[in-house]
Amino acid sequence: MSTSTQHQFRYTQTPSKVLHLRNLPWECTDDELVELCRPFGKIVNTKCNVGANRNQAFVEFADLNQAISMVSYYASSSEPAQVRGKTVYIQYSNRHEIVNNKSPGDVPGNVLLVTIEGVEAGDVSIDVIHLVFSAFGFVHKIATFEKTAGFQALIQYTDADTAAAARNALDGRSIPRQVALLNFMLSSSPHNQEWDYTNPMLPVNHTAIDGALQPVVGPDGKKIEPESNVLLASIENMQYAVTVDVLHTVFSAFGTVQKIAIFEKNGQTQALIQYPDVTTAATAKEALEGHCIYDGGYCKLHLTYSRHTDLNVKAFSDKSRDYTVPQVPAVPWQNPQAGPMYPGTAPALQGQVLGGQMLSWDPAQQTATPSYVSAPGTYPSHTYAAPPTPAYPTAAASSPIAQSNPLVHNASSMGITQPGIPLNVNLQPGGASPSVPASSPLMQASPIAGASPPAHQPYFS
DNA sequence: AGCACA
Repeated sequence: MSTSTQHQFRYTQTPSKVLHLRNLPWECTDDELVELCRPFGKIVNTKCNVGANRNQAFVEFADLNQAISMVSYYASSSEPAQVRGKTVYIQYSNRHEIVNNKSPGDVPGNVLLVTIEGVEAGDVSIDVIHLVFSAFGFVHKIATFEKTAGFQALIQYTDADTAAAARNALDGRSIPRQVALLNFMLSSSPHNQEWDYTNPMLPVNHTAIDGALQPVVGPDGKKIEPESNVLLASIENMQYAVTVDVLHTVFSAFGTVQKIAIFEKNGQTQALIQYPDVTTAATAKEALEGHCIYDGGYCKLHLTYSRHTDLNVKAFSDKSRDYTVPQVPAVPWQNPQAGPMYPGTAPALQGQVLGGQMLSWDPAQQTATPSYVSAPGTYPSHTYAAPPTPAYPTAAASSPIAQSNPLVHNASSMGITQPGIPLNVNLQPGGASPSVPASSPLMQASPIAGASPPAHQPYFS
């Protein structure tokens, strides 16, 4: 009847800790928001300069009652809420939390917006992005999308420093479009056949392996050196960062990786990769020998058998990883004996998919199929989210946290990049930059929502 | 003057 829609609208607002403020002065600051709202309660988050005119804002109180008190106060006050003399209209937001870069666990500038030129959606898989960007630190989430600007991705790190390091190293550079090993493993890895890595009866030979390899095994199959379950990898032309996680990703395609150690010898980076058995090691060795992790001849692997059979390494450092450390006995499906990396038909776990997922990506053959073979339906098609982990310091190198915190093992056992990876700016070759394949997509990385972080946030105490 | 990332 005479009831206006506006009237109804106003009274159908359900209370929320988050308040929506409008008619703010142009580019209102956080301080002004806080000055206005603070008398009513503790402010845990703000988002200002919202809307086309940048004159709206959100304020989130710690407690619902605090938000209610503010709305109630100005609903009955003769003096309207004001900022710089302008009347500010306050309502409950229709959301219950502010999702911006300041929410707990996030910091300004920890998310990069990456524009990858010269590709279409699907040409670059999330796995490749994950692999490349994990070299700089723990990647929490990835989202890809196609906009007018082209193929873009959001990559969320733990902190702004990590994001900045990745940006500095990668901005304007080419993503290693063809991660050679991923291509190769797609065609040769037993993953394609849903292999059971706990099965000791793995075949050693791969007919798919062609002459590109530099076999250490003669055509008659005669061994030239004693076999071992531990491989020694020498990495030539390491223009891109090779971290424990990168190695783990690559070598896990052939079986459970038990331990990894990275070290320097004669100025060259080497790594030891331990498998549970000789057969798996032989499979990986044959498949990977002479191949490059990145296209363009970067990070070429040369593999021999190590004299070691059981590495003694720190369970969690920037140069080593022990994936066999018994942990999380509470997780029933996780049987360390059976290979914690591959729980098989275990419940849907995002991390589990990583090993198999990347194998479905084949840029060389332009199949660009984003399907994730190993665990259909368990992986959002265009997002990546790291498993829950506690907040980590960026330098967890010598931290014993891996042994004590079951969550850490969850992450490692699922093959997801682990936190605590040191920043590595070596991704950018110094001096003469290597020529990049013409088809390689260029990346433009920029910080998201953190370009101009608030100078001070004392009110978020 | 009326609800947000790409």
